Amino acid sequence: MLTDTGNGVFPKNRCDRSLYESATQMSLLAAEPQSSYEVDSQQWVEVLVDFPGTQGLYTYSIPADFRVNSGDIVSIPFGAQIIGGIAIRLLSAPPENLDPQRIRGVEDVITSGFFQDTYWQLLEKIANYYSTDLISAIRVALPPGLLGRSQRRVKLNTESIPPGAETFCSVVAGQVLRLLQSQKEGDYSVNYLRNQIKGASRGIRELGKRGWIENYLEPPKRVKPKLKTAITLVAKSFLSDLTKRQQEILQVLKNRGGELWRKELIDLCGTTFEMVKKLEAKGYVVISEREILRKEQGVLHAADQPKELNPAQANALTVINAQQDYAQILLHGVTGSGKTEVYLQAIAPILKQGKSALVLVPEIGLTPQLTDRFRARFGTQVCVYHSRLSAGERYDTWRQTIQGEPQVVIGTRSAIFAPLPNLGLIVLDEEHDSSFKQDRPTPTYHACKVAQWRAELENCPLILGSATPSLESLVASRGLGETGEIGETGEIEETGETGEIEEIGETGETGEIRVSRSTYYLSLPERIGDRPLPQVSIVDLRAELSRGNRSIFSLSLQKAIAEMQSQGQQGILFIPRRGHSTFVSCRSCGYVMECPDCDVSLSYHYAHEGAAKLLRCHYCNHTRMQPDSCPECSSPYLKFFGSGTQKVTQELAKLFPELRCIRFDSDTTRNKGAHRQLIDRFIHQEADILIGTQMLTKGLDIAGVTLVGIVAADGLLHRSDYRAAERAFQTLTQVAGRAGRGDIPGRVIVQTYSPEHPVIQAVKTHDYHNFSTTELSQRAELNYPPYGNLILIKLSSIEPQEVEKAAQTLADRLIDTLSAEYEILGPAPANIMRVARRYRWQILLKFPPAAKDSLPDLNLMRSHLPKSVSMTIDVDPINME
DNA sequence: AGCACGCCGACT
DNA sequence: GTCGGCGTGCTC
Repeated sequence: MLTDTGNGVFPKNRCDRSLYESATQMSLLAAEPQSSYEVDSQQWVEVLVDFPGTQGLYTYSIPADFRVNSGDIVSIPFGAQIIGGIAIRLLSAPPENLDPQRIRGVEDVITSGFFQDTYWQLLEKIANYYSTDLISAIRVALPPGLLGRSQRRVKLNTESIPPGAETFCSVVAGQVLRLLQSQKEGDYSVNYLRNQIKGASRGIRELGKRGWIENYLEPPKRVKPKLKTAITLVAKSFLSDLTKRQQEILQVLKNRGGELWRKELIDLCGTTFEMVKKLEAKGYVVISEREILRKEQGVLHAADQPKELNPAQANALTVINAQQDYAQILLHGVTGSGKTEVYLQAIAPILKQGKSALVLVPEIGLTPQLTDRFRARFGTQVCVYHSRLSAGERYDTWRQTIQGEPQVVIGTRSAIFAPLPNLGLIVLDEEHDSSFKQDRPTPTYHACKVAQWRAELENCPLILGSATPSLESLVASRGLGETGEIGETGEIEETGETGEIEEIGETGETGEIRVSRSTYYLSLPERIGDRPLPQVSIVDLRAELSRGNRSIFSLSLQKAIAEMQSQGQQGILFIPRRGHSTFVSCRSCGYVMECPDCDVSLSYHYAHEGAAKLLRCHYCNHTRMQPDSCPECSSPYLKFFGSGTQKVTQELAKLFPELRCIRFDSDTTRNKGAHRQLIDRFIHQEADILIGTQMLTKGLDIAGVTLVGIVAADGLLHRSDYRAAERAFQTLTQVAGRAGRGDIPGRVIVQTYSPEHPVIQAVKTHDYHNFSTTELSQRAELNYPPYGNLILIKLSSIEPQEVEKAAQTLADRLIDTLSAEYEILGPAPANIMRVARRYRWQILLKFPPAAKDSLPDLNLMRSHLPKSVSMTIDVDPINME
């Protein structure tokens, strides 16, 4: 834990006594009887060093004459130079494994209170929960290059240089000398000299030895933001206490969106700053200093006014606005129900209170419409943060968020770390989306979980918004019984009050988890403007096959496309996945090969040409041969599923040569801005149909779309993953929700080999409630999340036998160490066993939520693995590959 | 990044 | 025998 240094209480311990004694001895020797007997117990500080080649925590001592607090930016000696670092935590004793002689002192405090304490608490929580070290947590949170580095400089010692000095020294030294003499102060950075002269280092060393130059370090630059004055309109109406001239100025300001730079306003109106000051005195404008940063400037939008809310939206807003403290609010609104408008109106009062809001979205590139709406409403108070920003933009945006100004930060997963000092609200839009989970470098955090912690630490409300809430969030906001039964859908339900004790998780022998929290479930069951949800029809592809239609488009889909075309409307075709098939299904009866021990479908493993066709369970490593015919109906038409966007586009062109298509997948949208460009073309009716993958599910709001076709839903239904059904329902519902957002009602055609599948049925009837209830009871039965926790341990190595052996050893060890409440599944080879020339195995741990705290540090297991095998721990995995 | 320490080829 | 090349490794 971080130590609170703000209370001024410094408990003494044994270590301090020895310090105290040596301090007394020193003072006796120095004959300074007045020296203080109080010894600060926290004389050491762990500093985060982020240096090319090294990132880590280093311990420094704190000189007596100043204070260091956690979160300060300090300058410290590191090797031969002075660098910037962040004080992470104070220590009352130096680490035992470190020779005290080696500890150096902090040089200076550069910026005090740069980070809030809660920020570090959050990072520690993440490191702890996701089984990583603090440095890894810090690394995901802070933009690279945040910390300054000192520059080594040299200066001529003019007096000690003899006449004709150059003749005494080497050629390079002479060159350096001459270059320095050309500068009026005789002063350059070593870097500059090195860039100018080849081998300058040697010359500099030589000159130093002769005493002709002096080496010194320029400390890291203090953060000195460039400031610019902004004039902001704050009055709603112009009263009669204004002169005609003053009214004109205010009108100009209003027309320009309510805010202009001082110079812009003065130039535009031909007025003086005195006049502006007068307006400030009258309370019409506010003059503020703003830091100039290279931030992404969006297109300027016409100011947009709050829209009228329907009763459900208004109810939701009332509940949200009533929250002063931490609260978790699940906003469950069907597609097109106007969640964004609720967010906008919830944020407005937050900004008025001088606080900031954080809005997280799955992928910023896919939702230009959302950022546009925020910009239109809040203007320059909106800033966008995501990983596609250049390093400079990213750094500046990050720095901007640390200023106290009220603002709205919209960003992807990593924006949850925006260091807003005065956070009033966090919104996670499309909360169910799996891109909120990081699975590549550790910590494998989920932005939703981090957002919860952050909201708790900052004591502000958190809104989770979705048309298809994740089962975790549903359960968290509504509570759950043993069977996973949840209450009837109501407009507003409050499931807890602040401070109230509520039961979460399974009750019974395993013990209860009691959490005190305030949670709300808010529902927006209607689309805005009383628009109906699209009508969903299911097409049985088995029947198509027996009818002799071998095309990937059923007759009804073909008919619907033709109708759409003739009426000049637009459509979307959704193909679940590019690439290889992952499951095997019978084309005649729809039977899907499943694992007998786990409730998941078997994966088809492609080894190499001519190898035996194997089906394997991803979870428990159950393996069987691919049968020649369907075990259910003996049909020989067992098929590997998977059909790409290209194939569909080609087929479509054959059937409808006149139709203008846009392919929208990760191949065609790789370039920066490609998403927006393609969507813009579609919005401007430059194409009739958009053919794409998962990307189409994310927040696309195009009024002209009346038809949505799902070419093959099966690719989503039978993934070898316990979440397959949940994800399939979410994806299909989201895609279906793209239809009928304008005045013309929409229709959806879902093609599938499994029309009776519960997911398909739920999508057809828009029945989230029933679906989630059934799905939850299945999860409960098998102890899958949200009823059980998962940790995925991934091992990989170049050597196939090494990993396999290591995985087995590790599993044996886990069996010995862990108590019986932890289920150990595997080891099993990863679904795609060899990736980037590495062989991958994994072990899955499954355990009741209550056991998370007693889980031993899995990182200790690393010491039992050979060096060639690397291990990563994915806590709460979502992507099981 | 810098500066050590360290182990192989051209010189006083 | 020493000076100096720049190849790895550490910096509290």
